[in-house]
Amino acid sequence: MDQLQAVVEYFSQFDAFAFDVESIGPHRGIPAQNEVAWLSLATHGAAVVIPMAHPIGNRIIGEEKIPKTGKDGKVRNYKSPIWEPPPTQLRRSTVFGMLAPLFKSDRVKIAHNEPFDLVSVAKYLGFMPPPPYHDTIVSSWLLDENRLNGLKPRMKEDYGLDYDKENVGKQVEKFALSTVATYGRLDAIGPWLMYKRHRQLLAEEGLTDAWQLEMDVMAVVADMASVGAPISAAWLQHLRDDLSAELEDREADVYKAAGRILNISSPVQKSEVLYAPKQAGGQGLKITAYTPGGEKKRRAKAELTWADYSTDAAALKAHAKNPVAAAILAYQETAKLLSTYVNAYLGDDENPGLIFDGRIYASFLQYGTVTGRFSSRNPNLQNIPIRTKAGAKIRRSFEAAEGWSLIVADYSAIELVLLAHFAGDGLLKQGFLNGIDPHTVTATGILGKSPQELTGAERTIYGKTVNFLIGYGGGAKLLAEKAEIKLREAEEIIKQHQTQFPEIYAFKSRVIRTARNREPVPYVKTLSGRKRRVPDLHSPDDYKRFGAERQAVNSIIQGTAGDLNKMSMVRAYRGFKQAGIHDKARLVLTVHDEIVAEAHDSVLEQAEAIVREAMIGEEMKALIDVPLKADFEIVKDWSAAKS
DNA sequence: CAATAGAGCGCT
DNA sequence: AAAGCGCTCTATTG
Repeated sequence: MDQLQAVVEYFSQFDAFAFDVESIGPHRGIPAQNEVAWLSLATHGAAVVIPMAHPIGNRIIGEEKIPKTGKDGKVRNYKSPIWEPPPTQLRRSTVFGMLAPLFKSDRVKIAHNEPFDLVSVAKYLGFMPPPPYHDTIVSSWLLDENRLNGLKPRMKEDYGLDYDKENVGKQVEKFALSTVATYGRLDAIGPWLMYKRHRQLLAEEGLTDAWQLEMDVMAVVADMASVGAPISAAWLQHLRDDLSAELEDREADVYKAAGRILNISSPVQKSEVLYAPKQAGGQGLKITAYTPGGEKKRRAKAELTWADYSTDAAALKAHAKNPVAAAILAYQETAKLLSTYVNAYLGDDENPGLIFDGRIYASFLQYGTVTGRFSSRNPNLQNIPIRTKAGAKIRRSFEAAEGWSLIVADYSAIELVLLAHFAGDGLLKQGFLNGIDPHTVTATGILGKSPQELTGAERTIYGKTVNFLIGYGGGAKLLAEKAEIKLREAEEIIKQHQTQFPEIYAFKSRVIRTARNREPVPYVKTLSGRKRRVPDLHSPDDYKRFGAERQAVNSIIQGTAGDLNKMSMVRAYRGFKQAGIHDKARLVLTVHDEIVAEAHDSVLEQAEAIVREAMIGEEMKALIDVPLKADFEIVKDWSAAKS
């Protein structure tokens, strides 16, 4: 207690401190649900570590054998050390009670992957520590998005300190108290050192605005991590029953059609069944595509095996009339949905699942991509199915609680809007200004028709597919494949596009030239000033250099869309707070150009207006030379939003 | 046994 | 000359 009091007094002298938690328990990776066993702190001239719930001491006092049943059903005995009991430790309530003033203050709170630590401690503090923040994984990523920005690799590369060869942090409860003490303390020292270095580097690199946006959005990320997203376990359980039965049927269909048993999840076995000659018991199908590895081998004229022939959905669709291929396709759809979205969420005998009292707590990583978009993991809520009927049923499990609704908002054609913004005057921008949708503009431009003359199919092929392709820098071959047209026709379409939309191609060349001339490494910049470094713009290898050119152009567009998304999240979050409805309206997830919020029905319309203002208010519109548009829907479940 | 690579597939 | 992700499964390697 005396030491803790001294720590509080010492740390109170300074305007910034770094902190880190070590967590334990069955949900250690979920900050809203974990148990904090250790807290470490670092500031000028001091670093301390505070154990609160470490289960073992320092000495091994014996050994026991633990029987475990392996996959093959055999029981094996594993040796396991018996540790002395841990010393008496301070209670969490005591520690966080005494540290509360530090966390409540306006000191800069520093951590590596900070939302995790913020949410972990907020449970015990009883409040979310307020800004200012400094997340060193985000500063490290802004300074170089192409390197490993985890704490361990950064400490090793920047400070020559390789301190966690045993992976202590992965399961601290299995390591001696003193081992974890040393480890945990370094986990606070690292971010403290990085903070001091990165503050200056961010300014020198011209990243001040991008940094401000990131720290603003971090408060939203922490809020989302502590609140989670609403999900119906009951509906998922219903889906589990349905899909499990269906999977058995579809599995039987495959065996029946193939005339044999196989592991349908094994690409090698699939390949043999599909492509082996009929005499050998296969289907004798023609090989239409190779796996990425197989394609490499083929070019190198190396010997091919069954594993080198593609059995992906596109390859199977090329043989849709074959009963085995058709049965496998059907099986795979069900298998994917069941394993990834239903079983993983609900859990089983071995794993506890991901749903807690009607909520699911994913991590949204603001540093998760090289372009500036978010990524999502554990679980990934950015790839929830929607395309197929069965997929939409999965999405339906994201359902607002009784008395609440979801506000689903997404920017329309945001990447094309931004392409028009950056490319400037021309048909695409003019189309947006005249309120004509971009796919129609592209299709009519290429075909020389009026919008009235354009058929739906023409709009899809000459508009949507072409626009998609242009955004990513694709060529005629791919267009022919995707639009299911002749290569010659695809080449003609692209030629027409170049004639009708020269400003797009001028923009691309300008971007590449500007980026290439930057030192020491080529980079492009987004609206917020975020950088995407593209070293391969100087590569002598054509394949790599052209790839880098596509990345450079796409990164401006995709990264700026990411900026707008992050800005609108901050504006919505602040809007809810300022309206005093933050406990009745909150953001729950984001999918690149989409925001999903939940709101209590008593404040629903107010909350929707705030989200609208956040995404397409005048301040947002003023940033872009083309009218920003977004769609807003109020629904009970996510599958009901159709935009 | 754990870690890793590769194939495949869900999303924008 | 198709941009950006994360998860599950199999098969292989350490």
